[in-house]
Amino acid sequence: MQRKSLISDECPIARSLERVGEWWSILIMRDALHGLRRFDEFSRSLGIAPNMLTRRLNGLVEVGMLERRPYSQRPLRYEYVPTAKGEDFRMVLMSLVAWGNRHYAEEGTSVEVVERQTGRAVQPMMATAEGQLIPLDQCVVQAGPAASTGMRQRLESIPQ
Amino acid sequence: MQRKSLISDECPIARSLERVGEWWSILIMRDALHGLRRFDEFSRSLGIAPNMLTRRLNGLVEVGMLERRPYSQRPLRYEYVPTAKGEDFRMVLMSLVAWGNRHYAEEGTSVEVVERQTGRAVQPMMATAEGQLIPLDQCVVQAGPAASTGMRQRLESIPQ
DNA sequence: CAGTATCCTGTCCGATACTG
DNA sequence: CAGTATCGGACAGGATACTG
Repeated sequence: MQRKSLISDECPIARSLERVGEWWSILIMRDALHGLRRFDEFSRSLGIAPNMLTRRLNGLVEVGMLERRPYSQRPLRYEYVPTAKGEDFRMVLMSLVAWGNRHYAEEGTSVEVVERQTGRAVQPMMATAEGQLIPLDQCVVQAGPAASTGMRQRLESIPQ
Repeated sequence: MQRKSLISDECPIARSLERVGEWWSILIMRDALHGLRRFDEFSRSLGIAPNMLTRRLNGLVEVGMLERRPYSQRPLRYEYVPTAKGEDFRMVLMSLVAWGNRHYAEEGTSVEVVERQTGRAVQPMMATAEGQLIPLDQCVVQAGPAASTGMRQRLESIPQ
């Protein structure tokens, strides 16, 4: 992931992808958010080569998605737990699950996202802080105070 | 993306990533959903090498995210427009934007997602079909009717 | 303008072997 | 159990030149 193009600085999507853009990283986050903690747990769950697992785990720690926490001295052993930032990534994963469900349900396993207590189906939507739902097509990405002029023009030219 | 591991069949996230897991593909979808249509538009917006653009564009057409549509005969010219599946991917992108905003706002450009008419800030949340918001930590991924036993156990073991 | 054709590099990833 | 050390292959991605 050495794209380092101009857009990386400008676009929040590109910026995000730079950190978690790798396939395994996302899958590891999925498992971490499912409660997996230890090297061996990830290893078995994912069937990933150990060197890759080490690399991705370290990478996720570096970008602040996971925290490395000793759970045993002698021998020194670490477990990997999601940070607040990593925990917050759950929403992205949920969106991905929901999207995949809608479009790839036929093939193989079907899953659904539900409210734990009632079992009612839930799906990602946009909403205001007051809890009012806003249709997706009413939502636009807007340049914030710190946006550069270039980015501002980019955004304002969006028909959407 | 030749991972073809067992999980790919079982997990909706892995399945989704198999289609759109590449960096450029996601960025292209972002631009397509912003209204860009033509080769040249993508090319300029992304600064991507033309061969890569062709490759990714074809890939996205193949997996059904974009539709190739002739907009001129002689010479025969195509434009690329999001299919329903591609359009639906917008929610995932919005989640990614929102997440990136919350955690990478400080560096470089800051943007925000707002309701177009009122300018009120909006964010992705989980909700039922009736529009009732459900806190993320109350949401679980549940095996649907078609789920295999293995997957079912995986999911049920989630503490979450 | 909308690509195709080549060539090249980096690195993601897999497989396997080894260690305290 | 939790990694480290190597090796090799596939391919994403970059750069550049060329075409109807």
